[in-house]
Amino acid sequence: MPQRPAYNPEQIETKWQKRWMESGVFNAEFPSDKPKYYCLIEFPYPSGNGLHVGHPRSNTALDIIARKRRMEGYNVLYPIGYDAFGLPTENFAIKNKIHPAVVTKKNIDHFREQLQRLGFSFDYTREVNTTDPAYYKWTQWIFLKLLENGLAYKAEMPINWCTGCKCGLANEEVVGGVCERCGSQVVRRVKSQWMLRITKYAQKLLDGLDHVDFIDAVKTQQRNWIGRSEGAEVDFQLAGKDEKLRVFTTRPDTLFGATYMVVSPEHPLIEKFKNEIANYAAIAAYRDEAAKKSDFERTELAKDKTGVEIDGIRAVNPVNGKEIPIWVSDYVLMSYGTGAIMAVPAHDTRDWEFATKFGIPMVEVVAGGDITREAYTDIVDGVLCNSDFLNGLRVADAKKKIIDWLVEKGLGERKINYKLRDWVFSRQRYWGEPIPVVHCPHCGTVPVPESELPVLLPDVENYEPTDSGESPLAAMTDWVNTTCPRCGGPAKRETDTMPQWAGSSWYFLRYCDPHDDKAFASQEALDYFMPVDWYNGGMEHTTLHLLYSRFWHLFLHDLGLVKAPEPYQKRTSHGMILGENNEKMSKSRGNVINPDDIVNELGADAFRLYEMFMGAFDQAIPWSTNGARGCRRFLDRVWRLQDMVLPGEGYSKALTPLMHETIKKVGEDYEAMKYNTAIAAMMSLVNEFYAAGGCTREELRTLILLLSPVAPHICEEMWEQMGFGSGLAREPWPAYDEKAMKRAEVEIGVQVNGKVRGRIMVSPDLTREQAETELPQRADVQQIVGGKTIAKVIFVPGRLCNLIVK
RNA sequence: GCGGGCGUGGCGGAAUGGCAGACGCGCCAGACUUAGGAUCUGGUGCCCCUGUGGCGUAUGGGUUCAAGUCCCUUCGCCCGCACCA
Repeated sequence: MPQRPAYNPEQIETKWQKRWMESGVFNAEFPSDKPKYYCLIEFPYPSGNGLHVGHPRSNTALDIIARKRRMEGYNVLYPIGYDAFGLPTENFAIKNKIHPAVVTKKNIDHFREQLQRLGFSFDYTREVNTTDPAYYKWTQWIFLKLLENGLAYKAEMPINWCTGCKCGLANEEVVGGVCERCGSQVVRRVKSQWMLRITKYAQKLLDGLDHVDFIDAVKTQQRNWIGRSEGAEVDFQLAGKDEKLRVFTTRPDTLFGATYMVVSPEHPLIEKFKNEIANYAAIAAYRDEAAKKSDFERTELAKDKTGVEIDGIRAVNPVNGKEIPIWVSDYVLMSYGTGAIMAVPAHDTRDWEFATKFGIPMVEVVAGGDITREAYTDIVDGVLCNSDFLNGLRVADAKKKIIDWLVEKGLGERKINYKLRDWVFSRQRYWGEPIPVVHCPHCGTVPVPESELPVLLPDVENYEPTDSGESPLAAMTDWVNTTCPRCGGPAKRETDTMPQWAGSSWYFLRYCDPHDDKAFASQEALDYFMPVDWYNGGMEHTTLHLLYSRFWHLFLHDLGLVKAPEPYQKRTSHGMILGENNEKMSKSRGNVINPDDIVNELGADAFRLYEMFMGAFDQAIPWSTNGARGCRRFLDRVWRLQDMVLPGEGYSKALTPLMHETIKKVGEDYEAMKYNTAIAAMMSLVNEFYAAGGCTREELRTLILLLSPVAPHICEEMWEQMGFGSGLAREPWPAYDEKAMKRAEVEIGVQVNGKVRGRIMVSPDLTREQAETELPQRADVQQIVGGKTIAKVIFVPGRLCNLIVK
């Protein structure tokens, strides 16, 4: 017999990658009569560090699904692209004086090469790149649609301002209140910015979650992020003035307990009554201090509450006419509700702490707690007291009654509030999509006509943000000075660019028809491929990217441009891969694993196999190169089975039940993303083959099919060498037969009073009734019980029996 | 702080309320071998008085014939927090 060469992944993998690429076997067909299946992974940001071992985790997981679906007869769309605008590339460009486009191209080429070495079944003919003008033309086009529909507007918003660099900073560049680069103090500075009215879609974003198959953690986090709360807006008259202060409250039932009010330091009331506020200087100083803190720091419950009472203005509680003080404190945010609250210290934890610190009186209006010790916030059991016409009512009923009363008296209205805030869409940066509008002194803000899209990002000398806080584009006078599309007079281009989120908010639509130059994608392609059937990505994208892209899709749906309201039918998440020391992988920690090194040592198949085997898919797992070597050993064992083929047709008698069980388990586990147990089942099967001295041809054939989605190269090669056919990409997925899984006897555990005392063999068909009468009679059972009287038998078919004895 | 999640051998992990530790790593022993950091076979939660023994799933309590799994408590770790992606 000629000696078969040892398993050589390098050779095999190159061979099959080339063959797949040349045959285009993984390219999605369009048009097609087949049912479609759209698998999507979050497209990577092509960082200069190259591929991270985290990318292949998600990619392999959905590659398994994509490959399995092809074997099941679907026309699969599994695309790849690059989300290439963004800060790191821009900063690299600034530092090294290289154009970001050049850096981006280099990084993408490197990423593509690394991805191709891993044998993912991507359709590379549909690759997208958010920085390609042919792509961002449509990002700009969607922005214009948002603008046209009143969903884009300009507003004064605070940005992080570095007092040293004299430029705006991303939150990430602010570390502990100072600039990451120069260490100078960072303050909040107000600037006019483009905003997207995502809040208008808050309810739709909430409702849509009821109709999609997202893992619960994602749904819950999205719901909490949107943060719907029902309550009321109530007007408090300012004492002796013709002016009202409006607050939002979720607890209007506690209105009788409102003993003071709090406005946020930025509240317009302060400037308006500047001259009547005796301690204006102190309040202004407090406001300046607050400007140094983030909302996050300001609302921390654990921190010591700070605040200043406004001396000179008081409010009147509308329900009882009592005059109450107004305070300024940074725990009230201008961005939520009305920027002012009524404080009910007896029944709100933050108000309680504040009132306790400053000695403000409390009035208990919901009985049931001890307000001398802590705020009583129970809204289920509480009953109203000290509240005139609300006394004796339960909280829910009181809420309803007081709102009706307020509405009737014209003092307030029912109101639903969302924590969700509008999306700050401007960046004062170079490396992003130019916002396609022109500012004309006569016509105001004028959109660039569609025919002039894309507004190309011009080359500039210097990518650094300017001293004025403007984008580097502002220095490009040739580009900035233009003519107004409406009146033809001199005008200036918008110099802010879009955030990186823009390009990633619709890329899954472009994949459907990536080369279209008449539309972001053709109607036919969208109708056929959308929605995405299965989208996998990181948990860290749950609240921003996932919400932003759903928002854009819902909007395009409202315009009638996409059929379904929701873009993603199913969403799952993968866990992070940590370094071998169980810490997050990072250059500074020196624990980074480079996928290339692993592929060089063990091969792409072993690498893929290990990434799927290392642990539960949705959990964070530390890397272990030894673990990966174990996966390589498994593939070596599988390879050697080619020379261990036993005679016989079909499955051998002894292994028939196990073969069918394994087919069932592997298929079901892949679908449930329980890749680790699917692989464990195949390992067990191979162990059985070795124990039997080999396997039949048919048994090996089935194993290859089951393993092929995870380790496609070795499986293709074995498929060919064994003469099973030419290429297994569209070979039917193996079937199983429940009846064939049946065994003559099964072992069950025997418990005595709940403790395991032994094991016995029983028929798999033994019923509960039979067990109750027959089992106590058996000699082996009696021996386990040891002569005691059996009072009760609890039998769980196929599992165990529990004997209760006296 | 708020929101989401996690906690099981030396390590990664497995387990529809039903025999805890599948599978892999590591380690130990044996076989084969000129050789072994290759391969194959076996063993491997902890403890002891070595048994049909005891104890074991972060902590303390509860529900149940039965709890890693369900409920409550405490502790610890991870992710997100709106200009990183």
